[in-house]
Amino acid sequence: MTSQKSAASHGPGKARVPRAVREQQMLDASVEAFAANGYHGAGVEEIAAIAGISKPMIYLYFGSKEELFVACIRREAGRLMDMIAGVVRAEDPAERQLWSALEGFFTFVSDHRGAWTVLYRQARIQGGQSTREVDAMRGRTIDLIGELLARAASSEPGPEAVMAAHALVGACESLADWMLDNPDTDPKTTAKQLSHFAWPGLSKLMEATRARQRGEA
Amino acid sequence: MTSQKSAASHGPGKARVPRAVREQQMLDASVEAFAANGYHGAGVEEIAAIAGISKPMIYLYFGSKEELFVACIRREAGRLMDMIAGVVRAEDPAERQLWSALEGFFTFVSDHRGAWTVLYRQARIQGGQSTREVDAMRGRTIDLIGELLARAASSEPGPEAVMAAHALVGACESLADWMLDNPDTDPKTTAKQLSHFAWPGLSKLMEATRARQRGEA
Amino acid sequence: MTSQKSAASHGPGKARVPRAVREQQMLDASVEAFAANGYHGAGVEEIAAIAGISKPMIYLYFGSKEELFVACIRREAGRLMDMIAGVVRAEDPAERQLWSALEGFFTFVSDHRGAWTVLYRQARIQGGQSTREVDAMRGRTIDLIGELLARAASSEPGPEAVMAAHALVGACESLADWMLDNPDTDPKTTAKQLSHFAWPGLSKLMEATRARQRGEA
Amino acid sequence: MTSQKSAASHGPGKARVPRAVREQQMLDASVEAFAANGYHGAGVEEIAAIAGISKPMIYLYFGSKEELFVACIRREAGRLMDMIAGVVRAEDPAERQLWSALEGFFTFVSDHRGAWTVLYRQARIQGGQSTREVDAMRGRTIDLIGELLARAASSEPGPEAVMAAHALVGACESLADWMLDNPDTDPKTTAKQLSHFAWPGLSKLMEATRARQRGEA
DNA sequence: AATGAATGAGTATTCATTCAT
DNA sequence: TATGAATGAATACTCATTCAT
Repeated sequence: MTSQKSAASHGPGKARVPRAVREQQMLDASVEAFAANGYHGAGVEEIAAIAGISKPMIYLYFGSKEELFVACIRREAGRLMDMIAGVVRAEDPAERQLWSALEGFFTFVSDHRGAWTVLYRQARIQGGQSTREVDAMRGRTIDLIGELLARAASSEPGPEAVMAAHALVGACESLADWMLDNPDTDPKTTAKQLSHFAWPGLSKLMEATRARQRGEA
Repeated sequence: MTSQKSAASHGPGKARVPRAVREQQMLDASVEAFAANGYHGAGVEEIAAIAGISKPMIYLYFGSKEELFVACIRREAGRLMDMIAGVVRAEDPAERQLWSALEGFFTFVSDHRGAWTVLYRQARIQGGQSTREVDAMRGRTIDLIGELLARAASSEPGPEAVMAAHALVGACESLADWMLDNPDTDPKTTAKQLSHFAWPGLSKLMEATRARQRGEA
Repeated sequence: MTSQKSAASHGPGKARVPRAVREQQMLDASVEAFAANGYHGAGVEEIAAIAGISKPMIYLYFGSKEELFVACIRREAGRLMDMIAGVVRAEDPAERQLWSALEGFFTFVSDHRGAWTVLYRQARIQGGQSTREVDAMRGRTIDLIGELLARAASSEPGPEAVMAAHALVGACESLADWMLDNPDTDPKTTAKQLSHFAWPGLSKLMEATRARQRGEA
Repeated sequence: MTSQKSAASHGPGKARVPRAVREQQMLDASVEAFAANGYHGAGVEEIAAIAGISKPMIYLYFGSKEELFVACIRREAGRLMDMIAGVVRAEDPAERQLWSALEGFFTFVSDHRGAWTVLYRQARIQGGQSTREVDAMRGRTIDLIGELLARAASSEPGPEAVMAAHALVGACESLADWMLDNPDTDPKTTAKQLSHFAWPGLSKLMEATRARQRGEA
């Protein structure tokens, strides 16, 4: 019932924080609550309490629970993308870029212990805008990886690359869960191990593709 | 008249169906509703309507909505296990068994268009008994695959095998989603493609494990 | 908090009343509450309390507050129509029918002290289905009166008749309010007085219409 | 610099408009919003937005939503009264004054397309001060008309005159609605038609009253 | 075995209203 | 004078769950 986060400089009264800041506080609280209890399990009131404000503000700022959820997804998805973009070097060879991306992904998951994974799992089922948004992002990621694979093999993206991309992304997601259950796992190690596991198959796949394309030409 | 089987002799009650049958009808209805609308989205009333019965029966048979959900998960999980068990031959070499299992899995998902995948995604987030149950099953599957991998490599299961198993299962799940979005995909083909992709890496991994174990011995 | 109307034959527990009966109880309670506090002023919870039941039943039976309101309007409008229909004799001359209708109207308002007048005023502003419904009924009434006027004057309905009908209906509504403020007023007397007031003008109007129509012919 | 009128010398505040003007702006906005959406349908925020100011100003100037509503009613009622007063000539015979008043009323309604009618209907149900105020005004109007009727008949106001006044006012209100639905209707014509319709009955009524009073004397 | 009737306990959402600046 | 930030209090609506028959 009492606010939990009111700045320490004054009583528990209203805090008068500028809009942009409050927005982030609310998103922080939302991610926490959604991650802990799920979309349905987390009540708007609860979220407000965590943020140290009152319910109406949430509606004032975000309009509805679902829009709030979508805003969470967007922010976290953006952060993930930023993290990856910050690690991948365009001048690296495609293969190298791929492993960098993996590393970025696992690092992100590791740093944001659970929040994103859970939000992500939630969002993929929820239906509505959040699902569309997350599915779109996942789709783009898969396409991107498919292209990297193709480039790594100096070939055009074919059905094998698409399938491999799906498989690789699924493997990442599963290992992310695993990392969360084994907190002392190192993201970089995980990325390297996955690459050891995936690379031989990928390169063989690519080789075949290349051969086939040569044959067709 | 006093016979136990006189079924038409009383009140306005409906069909007087034996317990086992009713139970299956209810589970069918539940799977349909949960798959379509999610755990929260599917109402008990709706499920009862689909099953052609009244709400109290559901509580009489299953006690609560969550127990009903768990029962769904159990039945479908059992069916998946049966499907796989029916395909894997114990006398086959471990490697072969692995691909057979994949084939069984994809065939199941393909035959039960979405229902299980969705239930499964639902259950993994839901929290409570359903989550425990599904996670347990998933864990056992991963262990099993780890063992198969190890046996295929004539080695003891090590950390690489565990990680590989996680990756492989994740890849399967992701490809299952993909299959559902591309309904004309053949399960057997998908299984074979995944094996082409995964095998080189696995065999290399196993080789390394073997080498290391030889060294340790 | 405790039910007010539970039958006296047993405790305050659930009453197990058949659907049709409950429906009427709910409508009774609604009319009472809406009449006393207006559409917005009356809460669904309050209505439920008056009816001696719980909120969800109202939604189970009527779907929404507005539909409940519409159902009230419909029932009361129907009753008014029945009352009038029960008083007007088709074999009477048109003029006589008109005064009978007035009498029926005032009697209804007097018997249903306020409820209908208030509901009616509410409904005409509320917007949405209730407004449409009441406006439609009012429109039909005005048309009907226009026809009676015309028939009483052995003429075709012309613009004067339409206007006169509107004026007459407005006069009725206003006098209904007045009756409600002066409870010892006799409905029949009011009807007769109104007829005394309105008839001379009407007959003159009709005469003119007749003359004009003769001229046109 | 210390002058009271330096209006451009401070902070980010907006327009610095004198009180009287602001008040009218707010009332304009309120009438618009209340007429369009009803008392409950119109939000204070919305009104502030239409007026181009912020919510707290409204509270600063009017204290509460209801007081704002009452202020609207008062202003519009005053305008109506002014309109009528501007048309009625005290030196005219009572009968003539009556028709002038009608003309003034219909002209007002026609010029203020709907706003007042709607406000008026709203106010009569709302309950509270606004209802009291509008009812009082309506009562005064009816009394006035009753007196005019009596004077026109050279008699003391009796119960028939009261009733006739109520009927006449109701007829006016109803025709006002009708005019609003038929925007090309001429107010003066409407007034004249109503007078044609009402006068014969009124004069007869008055005659009877006169006769009775003579008899009593 | 089966159900129509009923509800307790929530949940998202809105709105008039007020501080602090 | 004027407002951005904030909230208390209410309200419509839903859903899993249980009696009474």
